[in-house]
Amino acid sequence: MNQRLANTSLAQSTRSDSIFEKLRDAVLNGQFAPGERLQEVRLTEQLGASRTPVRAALQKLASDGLLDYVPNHGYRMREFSVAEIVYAFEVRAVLEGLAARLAAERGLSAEHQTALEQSLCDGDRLLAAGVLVQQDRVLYSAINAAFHETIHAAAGSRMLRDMVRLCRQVPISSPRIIVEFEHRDVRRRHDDHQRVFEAIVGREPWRAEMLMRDHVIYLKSAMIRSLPLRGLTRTLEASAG
Amino acid sequence: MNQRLANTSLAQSTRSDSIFEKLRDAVLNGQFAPGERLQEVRLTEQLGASRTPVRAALQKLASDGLLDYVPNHGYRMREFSVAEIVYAFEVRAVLEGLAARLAAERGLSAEHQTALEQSLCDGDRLLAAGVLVQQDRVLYSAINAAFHETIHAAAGSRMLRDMVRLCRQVPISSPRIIVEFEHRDVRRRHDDHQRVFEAIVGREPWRAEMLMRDHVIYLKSAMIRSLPLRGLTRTLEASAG
DNA sequence: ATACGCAAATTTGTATACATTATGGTTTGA
DNA sequence: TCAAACCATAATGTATACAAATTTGCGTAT
Repeated sequence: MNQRLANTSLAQSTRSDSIFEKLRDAVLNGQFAPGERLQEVRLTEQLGASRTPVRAALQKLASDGLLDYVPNHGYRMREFSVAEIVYAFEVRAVLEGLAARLAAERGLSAEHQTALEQSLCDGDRLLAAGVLVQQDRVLYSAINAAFHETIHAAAGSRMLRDMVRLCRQVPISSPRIIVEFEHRDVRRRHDDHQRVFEAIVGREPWRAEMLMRDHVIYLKSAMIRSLPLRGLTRTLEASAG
Repeated sequence: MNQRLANTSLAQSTRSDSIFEKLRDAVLNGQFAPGERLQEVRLTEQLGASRTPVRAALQKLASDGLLDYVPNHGYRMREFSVAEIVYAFEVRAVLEGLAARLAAERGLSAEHQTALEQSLCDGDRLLAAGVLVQQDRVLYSAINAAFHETIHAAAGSRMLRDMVRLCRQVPISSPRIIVEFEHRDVRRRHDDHQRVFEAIVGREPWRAEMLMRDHVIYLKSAMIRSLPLRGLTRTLEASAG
């Protein structure tokens, strides 16, 4: 799960890592059909490396739940049913709810509080204009990711952080447009963030948990609403929220 | 996370697998000090295999969160603070609570209901005698594991099942005696199971979630109570519950 | 004495050859 | 015609040699 230590050290990257990232992007962008075999030699040719780092990357992807593995049979692209995608949101809801509760129980460090306030401030600025352009999407994604990740960090549990990460990289049935991006939708999510922040700062663990759970469940329903129209596969990593 | 498909197929085991299990047992039994390096060549000599399967096993252990990995620096035994162990129970509580809720929402299949009833029945029989001998511990462990795992299966989410598995193999600071095993403690846990079962069968999702969460939190406090006395490191896999 | 830098030794990363297992098509028998 | 066994092919599993990086220790200079 954790794979690399979030270490301070330099730890220069290896070939396995870059192959892993390339393969993960390919998987999340739907370049492999569900059930399709990922054969080592083929990938070796496509990616320009020997079998060793390719095998390592495949193993990591299987550990992340993106591929199925059977000994002596190799790796296959995993199928993600709609139900499993919905369940991923349910799992994420209870995990992020727990993170918010723990953050409220422990209290925020000065750095974490500043980071959260910054995220909220950035969101305010983005929404102030009254309209959102396509370009704002990636910007809000970053703001949103910063907000959530700060809370995960403030919760102080590595296991929790890693598990949320796993939830967030489940491929969802949807191409470019993950969730609605109308002004009122982003407004709603931003308000959710505001309330969660208030509950954490106010040291109200139960309220923080409940609000964060409800926030993620709202994202789930937004995802479901945007489902029937689209078909491809993409990740929601740093997109929904 | 998932690693192997819970496949029906035969899929005969490989050397990587047996090395992995040996290493995991060693790790969970505290044969490596926190922070200790696990060097490939040393393990190669001890385990009687080449570096390739040893590396694969180490990578899996890191994915399971038991080892730390830094590229070009290798693997180290991870440190588990008391806080992290406690958090693992908190994570497990919300996850198993979710599993119980989903099971209640979906309803139990005939097989799952029968399996749960069997577990409860077995527990009744074990408690009927009025006293528990040391030998009953492993028996109750099996009964308990069956009960919980059936609910995970009934929840129908592979991600959820895999994450609970990760929670349950966190090493906890405690050797043989994981949690209290007095008659009244087992009685309490058995009653919890009974109530969770009733809530699921009665299709009361919220109640099932709440009861299961509270059940696991009770296990957490039992673990904490039994902490100061002991020092070694062992897994709670299939032990607490 | 301490700090710096270089070089040897150790360790991890990668490529590749070989072993083992699965797969697919063909043949052979009923 | 069908089915089962068999062989050829191709895939995965393992061992090992080599490359690159890190670590260690020594030597030197300040």
